[in-house]
Amino acid sequence: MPHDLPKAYDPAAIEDHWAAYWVSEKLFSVARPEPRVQSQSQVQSPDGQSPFTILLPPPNVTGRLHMGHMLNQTEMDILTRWQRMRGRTALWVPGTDHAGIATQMMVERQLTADGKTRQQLGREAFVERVWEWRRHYGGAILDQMKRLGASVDWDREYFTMDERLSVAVREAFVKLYEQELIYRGAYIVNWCPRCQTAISDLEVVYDEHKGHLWEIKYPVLGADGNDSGEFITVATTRPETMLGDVAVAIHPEDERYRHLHGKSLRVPLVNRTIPIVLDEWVSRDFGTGAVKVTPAHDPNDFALGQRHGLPSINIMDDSAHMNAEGGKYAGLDRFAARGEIVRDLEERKLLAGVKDHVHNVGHCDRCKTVVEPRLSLQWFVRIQPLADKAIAAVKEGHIRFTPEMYQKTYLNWMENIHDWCISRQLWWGHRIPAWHCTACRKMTIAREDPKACAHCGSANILQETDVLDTWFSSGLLPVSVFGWPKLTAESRADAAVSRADAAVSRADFDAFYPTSLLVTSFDILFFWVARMIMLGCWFAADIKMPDGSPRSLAESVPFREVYIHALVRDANREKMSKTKGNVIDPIEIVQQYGTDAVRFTLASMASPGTDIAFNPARTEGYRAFANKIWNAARFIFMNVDRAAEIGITVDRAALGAMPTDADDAPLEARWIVAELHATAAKVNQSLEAYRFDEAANTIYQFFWGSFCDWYLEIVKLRLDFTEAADKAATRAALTTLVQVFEAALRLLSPFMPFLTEELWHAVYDGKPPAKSIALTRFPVAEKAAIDYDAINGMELLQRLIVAIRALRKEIGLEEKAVVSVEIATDVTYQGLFKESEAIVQKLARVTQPEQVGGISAGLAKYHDVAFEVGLPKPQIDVAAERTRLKKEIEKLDKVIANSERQLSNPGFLAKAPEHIAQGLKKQIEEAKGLRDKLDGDLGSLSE
RNA sequence: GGGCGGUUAGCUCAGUUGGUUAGAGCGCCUGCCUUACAAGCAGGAAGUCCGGGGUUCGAGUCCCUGACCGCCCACCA
Repeated sequence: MPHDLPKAYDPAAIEDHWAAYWVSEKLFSVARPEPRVQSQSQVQSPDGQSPFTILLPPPNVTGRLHMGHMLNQTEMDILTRWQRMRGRTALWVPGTDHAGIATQMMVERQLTADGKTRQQLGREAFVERVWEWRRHYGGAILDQMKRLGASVDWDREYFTMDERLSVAVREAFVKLYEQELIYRGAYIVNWCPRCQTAISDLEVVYDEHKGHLWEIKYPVLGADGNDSGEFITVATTRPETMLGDVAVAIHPEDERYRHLHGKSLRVPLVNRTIPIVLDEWVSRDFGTGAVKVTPAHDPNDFALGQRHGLPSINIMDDSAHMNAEGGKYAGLDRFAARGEIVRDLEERKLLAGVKDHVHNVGHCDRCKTVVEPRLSLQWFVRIQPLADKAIAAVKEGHIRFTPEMYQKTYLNWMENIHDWCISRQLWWGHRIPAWHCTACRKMTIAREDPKACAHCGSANILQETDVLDTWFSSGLLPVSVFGWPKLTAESRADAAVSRADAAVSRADFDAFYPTSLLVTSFDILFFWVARMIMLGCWFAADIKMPDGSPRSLAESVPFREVYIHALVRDANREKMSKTKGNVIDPIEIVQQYGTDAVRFTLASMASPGTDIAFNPARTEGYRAFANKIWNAARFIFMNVDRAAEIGITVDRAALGAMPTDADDAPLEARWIVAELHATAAKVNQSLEAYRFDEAANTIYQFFWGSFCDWYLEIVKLRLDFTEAADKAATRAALTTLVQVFEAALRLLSPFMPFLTEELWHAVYDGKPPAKSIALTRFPVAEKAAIDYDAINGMELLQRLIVAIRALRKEIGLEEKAVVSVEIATDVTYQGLFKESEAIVQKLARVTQPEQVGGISAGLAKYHDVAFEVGLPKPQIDVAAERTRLKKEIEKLDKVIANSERQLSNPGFLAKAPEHIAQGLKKQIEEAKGLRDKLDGDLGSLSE
């Protein structure tokens, strides 16, 4: 029996199979477009829509999948599957990032375990060792992704160190250099003494730190060059930097120090003579109003030093130990030196005071070591011209942010941007394509490795040892994954590229650039999103449009939309972290509840702007949802099989589209079809706006609340397989049942791809019309198919049934007891209730309802604005019933009072729209009628 | 220091341009093994929409203000 499903849904039993199937069948691979013969239009989806293109934010190659990835991937997968099912060519490109520092650190740790250092190995061997690691383990995170069912094109998987992406990095660097947008110079940068590399401003995280403000007395020198006996006191949080002091700065208007203008000082401990300089940057009310100036170890001091032509004295080595400039402190770690220096100052009575001082201390984002601002020779991107374009692209609306507020965040950052330090003193990464000539000391920057200095021809050239910031290469991804710069065989970068290769890349680029959407988390908004926009707009602008026309800014952007999601936290809203031990491993939770349930949890909680407090209790609920659907399927298949036995079959050709129903179909059939259309409309609309939560909840409500709770229960009445059955009616009911279910599976499939794939194949009994539900069409509502009469009728019927059930419970009827019922209603509804007698009987456990003009005395009653029902044997708890009635009456009185107050307000009648006033009037009328009836009930109870 | 977000049921969150009695899931209470499903069914209780002021015929929704929570940017020694 193909329809013989186990009683409970076991995700583990089916998920691995489908995950592997999707990959092996290459269901989500998008063929490279045919190279253009001449200029012609872009690649189009079958129905003429543009392709949907999306890049996976590449996880670190060393990474393990965490909940943030899973949220990100779930959202992208839902959108990609949805777009694909809407008929668009949907291309989702996966890949990994070489993650310079992270990966180097990890391999270094391995070396340490073997008792080796990378220096012992040497650069070449070390890099080879990293590649080795990557070949073995680098695919782990993407394998995890496969397990989650991400519908990516695995044929296009990239790695940021791949040859073709490295070519792009090199081209970008050389081009920027040629455009004089890359320069090399000695500036203060953030230096991590542990990683022993420069890091960018963004890679520094500040922590509040309870430190001290030391006040140090610097002797003022007299005209004779000896101590005059007077001191000037400076305040500092970092006394050790005094070894590199080159001046003390005061505010020119500061009266306290006016007499010291032009004087010199002696730096204690090192006995260097330094000037007093005047600078308006100094704030008079902080500390003592006198600042020691250490240009080599503080960005502000560096700027001040530049203004005053002061020298810079670097007092530390790469690992933040004092160097020879440190005199007797040489060799000491910076914090050890601090202790020694403070002690020595104290001894010499040069410490005027120590105050507690809370300030922010920068730490390396990667290893949390305290960052050392340090003067060093680095490479920078002159960022303003790129930023200007990136600002324009967003301001002119070529890139849209969701939620919108991130546009402000983005612009604010972009408008206050600083030059980007792109050099890293690492071995793992894209090595900067610059060669230093030992003969003429000039640099050669080249696309191809040069053999000789471009300036003097000397063969004694050495390649720059620095590599590029990882984000430099990932920032280029939108252009580089689609073939840039090898787009034409003529361009300089492409000397080695065949005309054919170039044409293929060119076709790819034409088809898929700009990408449609970027889905990411706000924490890499500046690191990555902003850089992609800058680099994408800059480099794409030079690439002609398919028809040969110049590319506008609108067509240069790397993506047209950015959707930014929140962070996944634990159930207590704590940030997940290894140290807290509250990290939820997605793979573990997936094994526990099934991938679909976890995906659905994330989707249903992904409302914009709020972090997700991931609570497994909720996932448990969605596992139940999956099980519910599984069992609905079992029920349906059971009936399909039963029907087949007496020759009733459902025409497969009737499936796969949106069902519609004849006007003479039973109420529940017309209703569920109408609900399906309404649901499809809502889901499409929600996904359009990235409201995953709305979309998920809408489907949940439809599937469980409407389809299972009501429709399936009612349809049982129609599935009559006896000899006497009206076979046409049974077939019609069965057909609608299967049609709606099949369509609902398609509706759900972007959210729960595994379950729906399994059941969809079962619906077709192993002979599906496509290789996957993912390749079918997503339900689209037809307005005309939303039968509002059916929706209203069903709503009333549901109210009647719920009323009877509630009343039964209230009067303490046995759950199983079948009792008689009286219904009194307006003539408007008598027909509806008459037609629906069988439904009422089944769902409310009553005998054939008796429609009466008024409920007989002595029956237990329930009042609705549209009807009254009465049940026999009122063994009522009088006190409880009185309480309930009073409460109900009180509530109604409130409504009445509130509405009447509004109606009696002349302003309301004058200004409120007609339908609001009408509605209010109707409401009062209904509420009053109901209140009177309840009053009557209360009266008869109190007798 | 500058900017942003949040505060709605016990918990986690929805609540479209202001409009008729503020919703969902989980949890809780009560009763049911009703042959698709106990990962289920049915019924129910539960809210000063953070406080204060204002605009409006009408405010959870708009404005001002205060409190609390959280985030981002800057980094005055």
